[in-house]
Amino acid sequence: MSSSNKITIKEVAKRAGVSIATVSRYLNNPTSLKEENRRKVEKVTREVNYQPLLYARRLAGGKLNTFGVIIPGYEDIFYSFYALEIIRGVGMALDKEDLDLHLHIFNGKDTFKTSLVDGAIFADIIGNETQLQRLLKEEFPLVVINHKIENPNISCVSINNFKGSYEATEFLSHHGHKHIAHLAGDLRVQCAQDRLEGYKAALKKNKIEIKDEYVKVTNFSRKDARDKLEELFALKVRPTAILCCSDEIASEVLAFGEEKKINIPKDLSVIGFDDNPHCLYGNLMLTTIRQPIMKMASLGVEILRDSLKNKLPPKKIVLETELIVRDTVNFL
Amino acid sequence: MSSSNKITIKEVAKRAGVSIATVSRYLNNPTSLKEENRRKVEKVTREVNYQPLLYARRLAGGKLNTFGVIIPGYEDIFYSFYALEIIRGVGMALDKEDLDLHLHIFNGKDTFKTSLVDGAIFADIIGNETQLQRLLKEEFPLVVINHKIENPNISCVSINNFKGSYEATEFLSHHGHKHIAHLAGDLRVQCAQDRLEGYKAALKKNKIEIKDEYVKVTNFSRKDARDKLEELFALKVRPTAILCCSDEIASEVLAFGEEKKINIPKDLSVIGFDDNPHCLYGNLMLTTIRQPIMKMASLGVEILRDSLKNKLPPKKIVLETELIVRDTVNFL
DNA sequence: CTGAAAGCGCTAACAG
DNA sequence: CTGTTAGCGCTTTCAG
Repeated sequence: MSSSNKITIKEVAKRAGVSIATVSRYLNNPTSLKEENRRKVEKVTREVNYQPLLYARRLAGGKLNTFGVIIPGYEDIFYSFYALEIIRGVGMALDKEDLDLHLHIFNGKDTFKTSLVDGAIFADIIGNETQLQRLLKEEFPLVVINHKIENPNISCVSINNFKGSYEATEFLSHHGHKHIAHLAGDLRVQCAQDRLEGYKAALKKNKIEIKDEYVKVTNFSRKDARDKLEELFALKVRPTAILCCSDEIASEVLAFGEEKKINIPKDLSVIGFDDNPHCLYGNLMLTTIRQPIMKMASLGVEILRDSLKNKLPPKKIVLETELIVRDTVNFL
Repeated sequence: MSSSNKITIKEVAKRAGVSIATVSRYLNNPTSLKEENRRKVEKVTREVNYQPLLYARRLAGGKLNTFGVIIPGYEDIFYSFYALEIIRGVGMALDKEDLDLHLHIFNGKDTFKTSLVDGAIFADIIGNETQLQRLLKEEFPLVVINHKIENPNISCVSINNFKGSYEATEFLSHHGHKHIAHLAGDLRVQCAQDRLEGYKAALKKNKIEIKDEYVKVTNFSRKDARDKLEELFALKVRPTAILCCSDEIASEVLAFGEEKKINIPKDLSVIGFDDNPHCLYGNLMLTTIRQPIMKMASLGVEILRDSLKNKLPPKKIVLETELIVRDTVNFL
């Protein structure tokens, strides 16, 4: 055994001259002890740096105080900025609640071990519906983030991608643009779908024809975006504005512009999605749709925590985006 | 309790008509059972989808089969590409070994709970020396990655940043460059230090004077790099080549070049570090120093796993980088 | 307010 | 090869 010389509750009890039950009470509800005993136990626990064995605790009926986070393994779709932001967001929120984080990278197999955690947070659910259904059937406490779920039994917190995209498209329209293209993300992901829908709705509302050739679906990768850009600019009527599914994609458009001598924003307006600081560089500050990833993460943690505390009805939260106007959109 | 209707080993034993010990054996060493019993137990476990309670297992003397991963919370230093690469790398390696991942984001507090895991993987140790020392004192199994540790008792796997940087600098020198600048990373991080040392050593070796004004220390952020670039190009004798501490920083140099009409690679050669696919875009393919992050991660997992299996002497592994020659370096 | 004792689900001798 | 039994460290009745 590795740390065999671990201090146990028994040892603490002995040294403090009380029973293990008293030490246990000290751990869980200190005020229930007599002042004197509390001091004695406190002294010993500090002296020996006593740390209760968490799984022994759980086994005895307590909580594990650990949440599981399930993130998709897809590299492009769940690109690094976004994925780490989620992980960091959830991690920080958990830290604040003094909860631990069990990370599960989903790779197509239904192997999430519920027995290790009190509840699960699904970061998106792309390709992971089966596992979600399993936990649901087991009535395992969970919350889904970044994906709005119809099922009324599931708590979820998501982003209003539709509206964010809608507003940005309308913003372009109000700047006089009629030829607005959209570099969409992988449509298996709900956010990509919703952004596409928002884009279309805004065009419709503003009496702009929706042209299929202006809608290019990417897998969220730069490489793919580049190919689609070539297609877009091989068209007879080239777009004067592009709404992108991510800031990374938007950055690729900026690079494309440099290369092809397309002046941005004079000849081409560009809007991104995310407000990814890593994409904020160079001479052009990207106009973009900011989404509150951190907020989404912390709300996910809160909902799960609350639903664990008392049986609550599922909650559905939709967070709004914010259009951050910078340099890459011009009046036509 | 959430999933109160959990099937236990007792229930399985009853249904299979064997003792719980037999079920336990089935779980841990199936071949030790009589064919007939094995089938019976297998049938039942499948039927009821039995999942042993992992912490009960551990409590009874088994392993938790969980590794802890401690990553720094610093946003700039531990930037998203790098951090997620580590997380994904360790995650995939653990998955292969059927081990679980407990993620701890280090935020300055010594709060890592050893009782939840069999061993710990430190992803770098910036600012986290105290916690490392504590686990060490407790003789807790651990391995450090991305940081070479002198202490002979600690296993570590790191990158040969010195040599990578050295080779790249020499590569620039061999291309006729004499005015080679270095945009270094935060020097509290060992890799940044080593890269700086490698750079200096290569200059020395090639009889190029080391000028302090050519060495600019950044915090790994684009913003900081931009400021330092301004300083660099305000110098009387401007550099003809820049070695960067990351691809992101190198991307900023590329953007800076575009903006200031500095032709890359004609007027300025640039080398990055990482081989970050997210930085590979635009008309210029970045020449860079590739580091085997995934390999480092999986080796970390292997070492820890092996040292847990049998008490082994600490291992020190240093992985080599590879110079990836693309478009951003020219002969002078 | 406290201690004794039962038991959480599992593993690991030990005896057969 | 299998069953019995004694814990692992902790929480939680239940008496006192």
